[in-house]
Amino acid sequence: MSIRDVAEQVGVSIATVSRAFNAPDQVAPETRRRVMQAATQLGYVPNSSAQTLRRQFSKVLGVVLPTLLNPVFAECLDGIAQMAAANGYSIVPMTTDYQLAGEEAAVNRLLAYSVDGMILVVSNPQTSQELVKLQARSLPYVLLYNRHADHPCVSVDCEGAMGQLIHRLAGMGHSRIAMVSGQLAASDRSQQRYRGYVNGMRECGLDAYDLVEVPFMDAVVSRLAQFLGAARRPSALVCSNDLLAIRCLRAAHVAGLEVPRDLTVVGFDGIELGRDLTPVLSTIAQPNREIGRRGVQLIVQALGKGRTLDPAASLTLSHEFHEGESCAPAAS
Amino acid sequence: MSIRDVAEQVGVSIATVSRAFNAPDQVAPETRRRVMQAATQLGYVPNSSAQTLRRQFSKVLGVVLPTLLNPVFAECLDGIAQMAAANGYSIVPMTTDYQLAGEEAAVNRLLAYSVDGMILVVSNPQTSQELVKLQARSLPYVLLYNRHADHPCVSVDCEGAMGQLIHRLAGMGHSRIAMVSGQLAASDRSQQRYRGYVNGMRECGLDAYDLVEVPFMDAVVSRLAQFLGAARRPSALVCSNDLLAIRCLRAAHVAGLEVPRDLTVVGFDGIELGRDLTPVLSTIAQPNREIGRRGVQLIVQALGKGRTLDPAASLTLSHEFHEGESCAPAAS
DNA sequence: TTGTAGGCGTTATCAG
DNA sequence: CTGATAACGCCTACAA
Repeated sequence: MSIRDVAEQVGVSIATVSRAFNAPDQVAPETRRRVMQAATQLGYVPNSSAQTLRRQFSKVLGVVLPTLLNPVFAECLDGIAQMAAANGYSIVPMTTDYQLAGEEAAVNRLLAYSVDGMILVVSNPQTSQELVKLQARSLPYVLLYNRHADHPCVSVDCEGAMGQLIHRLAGMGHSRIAMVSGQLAASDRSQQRYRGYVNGMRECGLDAYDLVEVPFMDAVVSRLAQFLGAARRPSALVCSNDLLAIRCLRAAHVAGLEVPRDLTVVGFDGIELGRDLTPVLSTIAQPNREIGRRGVQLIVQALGKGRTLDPAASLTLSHEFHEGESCAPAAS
Repeated sequence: MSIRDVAEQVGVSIATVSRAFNAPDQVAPETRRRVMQAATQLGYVPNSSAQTLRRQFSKVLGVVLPTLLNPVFAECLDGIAQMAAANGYSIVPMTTDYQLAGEEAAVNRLLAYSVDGMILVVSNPQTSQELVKLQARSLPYVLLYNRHADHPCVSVDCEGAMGQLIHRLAGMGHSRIAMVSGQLAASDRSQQRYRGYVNGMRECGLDAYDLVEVPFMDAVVSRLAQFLGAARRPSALVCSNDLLAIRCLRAAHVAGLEVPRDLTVVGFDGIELGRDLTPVLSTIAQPNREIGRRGVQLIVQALGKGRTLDPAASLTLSHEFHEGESCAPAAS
């Protein structure tokens, strides 16, 4: 059922039907009524492929995320969806599973869909070919969580945040502080957080541990429990994300340690679930929904001006340390 | 950059460019090479709006889910994405936030996108107007998690599962077993699980508690802690989902109870995170990814046959009780 | 207020 | 093996 069917049913031209939808005030009230009724009755919905083809925009924003299995991104997407809806945009989320090939596939597909703009979390803004592709087409885009001087980004200063955290822990008497992360190569955030850790440790005059890199989430608990059982085990663990921190909590238990008495654990992200765990997860909380919202806002603004987004429009939102219960002064 | 630009660049007709993409063997190897090179160079990607308009299918499946903040659905979506990709389909997920209005909006938008089929989790299959709409258009669809004789569904027998659970708990000496759920009206699954609870209690000769309905996730811990502090508190809590069960764990702690010594807590869903909590969450695990995969499989089959899906094609997958650590015999 | 018609980017048919 | 062209559903000048 296309616009034709509605037109025939009402006995009017297709132009009138189109107008009834797009410029209701240009059509006689009675005609409009009959058109709308027929449309409802037939279950007519304007075909957006045709619309997109004819207009030269789609009112759709593409969203590229690593995964939705990490609540950080699910929360962020929630914010994106909210703000997009509020501005009359639809979103099409795609997932890359932290793979470069996934990023390329997602971007290409979204380009084919003629999205009006794109919001993405990439692995490495510096080397991403996809971003070049977007620039070449002058398609407005914004990065979330990523930070890079050459691209418009919405993020928090995670390097600084991690540095502050080290200072705080040092202030609580911790000196044996280790850092746990996922695959470092898969995320510039982890790299920045690690830099923050290294710098923080240096500033505090402490010896940094080698990074504990746990590429696969399923083996992480046993791997960590083993680490925690070793000699000169750390008294505090900082994690590059909350999901990892939760596994550290478990690993500590498996290793016979009690948190926070025997081990302090701090995460990064501020996922909502962390607040309802026991112990409540200490974490550096990012405003995940707000990051999503602001990203959309920037894109919508750019779209309004018919412009692409300037890297100078980048936003650094503020993070917040959530004290939680997984964090305590070092035993003296 | 459209097919025209590529054609001009190569000095060939648009038909040839089209064929280079869709029927490579019908075009001379050398021509094909030049077309492909020009396409890459120009960054040409076939416009899928135009494709969808011309072909009468999109190779896209619409997915309608309540939320992605609950990992059950994120995991399920992961399965959907996998299987869809394996069959050459893209997916467009939309979220309803458990609202009927959201279901309508999502379905309408997906119809406008001319998706080839739809996979959905609805609030109430019995009364859903959206499903009627899909039937009227003979658009293949399948429900996930929902169970209803008149619709093709992929689900587990959650009523039965909950009944079995009650028997198991009763066998462990529990007699004061209460059930906690979210807003009952928002989900037929919860209703079925509650039925299973009521029946199970009756079969075991136990008095069912009034359902503890906690509509808003944020108030749930204090609400529950209060409940757990009351006289004749239950010795076991069964929850209509894992997210709720995790909050119950917290509420127990807040109320000064130790799980499982003072209180047994069992969830429903089997989200992956539950396995890494302390205590490990006991739960009735559903094969979430598999549910997603099988749903796609059914749709793809139907699409292959050019048919709509028969309710008789419904699948009941098996659930599995995960013992966990949040579960223990009743104190004697 | 309403109708006519061209064209958005593709694919597929039909000739050559 | 390649080219010309109609049609997919819609919107929007331009006419009436």
